[in-house]
Amino acid sequence: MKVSREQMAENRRRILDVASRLFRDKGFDAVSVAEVMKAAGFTHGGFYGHFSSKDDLIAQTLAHVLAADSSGGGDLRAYVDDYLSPRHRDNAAGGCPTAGLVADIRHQTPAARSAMTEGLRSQIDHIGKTLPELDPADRRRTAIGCWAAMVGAVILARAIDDPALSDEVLEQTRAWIDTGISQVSAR
Amino acid sequence: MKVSREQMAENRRRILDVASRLFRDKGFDAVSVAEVMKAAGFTHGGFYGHFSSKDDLIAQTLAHVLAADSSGGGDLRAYVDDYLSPRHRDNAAGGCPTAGLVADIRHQTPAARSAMTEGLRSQIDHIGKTLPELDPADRRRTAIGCWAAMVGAVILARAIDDPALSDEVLEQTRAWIDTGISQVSAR
DNA sequence: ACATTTACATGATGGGCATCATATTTAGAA
DNA sequence: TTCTAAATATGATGCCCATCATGTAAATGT
Repeated sequence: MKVSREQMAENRRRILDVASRLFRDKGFDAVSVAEVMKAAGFTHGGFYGHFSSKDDLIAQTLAHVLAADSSGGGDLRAYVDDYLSPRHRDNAAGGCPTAGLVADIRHQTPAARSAMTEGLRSQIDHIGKTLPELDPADRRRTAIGCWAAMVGAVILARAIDDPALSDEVLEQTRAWIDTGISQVSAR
Repeated sequence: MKVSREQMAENRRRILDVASRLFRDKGFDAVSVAEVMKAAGFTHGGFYGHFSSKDDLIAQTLAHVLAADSSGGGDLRAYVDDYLSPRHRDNAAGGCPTAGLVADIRHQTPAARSAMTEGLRSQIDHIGKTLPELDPADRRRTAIGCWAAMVGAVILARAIDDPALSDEVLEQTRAWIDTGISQVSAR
């Protein structure tokens, strides 16, 4: 049954939303096209009316979710605290798409890599803007170093099956970033 | 044809070596059992004589490769430089198994998670030992923060399809770690 | 109101892959 | 040397999945 233009647009949005959650939760490979469609409330048949392939879905989902990822207000410390919280670690499906999906990007199509690259570029720029008190070189270094440590810590914490060590990775990374920022700022 | 005990042990080692390279290069899902066996010089049939399942292979490969990963001498700065080099970024198959495989561990069996956890625990301890001049709290924080930033930076750099930005992530993370270590040491 | 287009459903199709069954050959024990 | 058990090879089996073919009904334009 055909649906209205706006219905179709909304359906497409729902598919992308659902796909982004499933992909973050289970990884690209472990999620089937049929599973995405079912979770969005459809059967698998309509899929190729919206996307030309699963790879296309992956690329478009990345563009969709990375565009939506606003990454907090202007307070870097609050953002870091939230990012390195057990709550974020335990909420991959609803958490940062970079932390959940970057590592898999290496094995994806050029379109997917390109979407992720642009997402990372703007994320780094965004973090840089939250450090107006630093001179440009310090700002850039801090933004990139911070971001690498944040993403790395969440990925490590999610891999570790010992809760104490996992918590410690988050906590110590937070402390490490904190001293890094403070000391540069105080110079 | 049956082979000698030692032959079999060597064959098993070769399978694990080859599997570790393939997994690091292409990810667990993208590598088939038959592909591993073929790369090791066998057909797929003998596989279940060595391992009870593909999941078992994954767990044993992790234990194997993480035990072998010695991670350099006592000079942390040299290790960081090497780790954050374009050469290491471009050599996933022969590079650090953590950088190549941690993110996927989340979706693997408990045995695999456990092997990775022990690998990470000893890696963090090892890095800590390269910082004897620091007091224990600083040492722990530095080891974990450093390691998170190193792993995160390599994962990010491998995902980014713009060579300039990818190089910059490595370079700036190296600088960020360097200032972090220097400033703590100089206190 | 009617014709046409189209969004989604149902139901193939074909390929890849993990795993199993069986055969073969040879190491190791007796 | 002979017998047995084990290591690997060859060849199924069955499942899951991406993609395609076709049907159906409703929306849009005339």
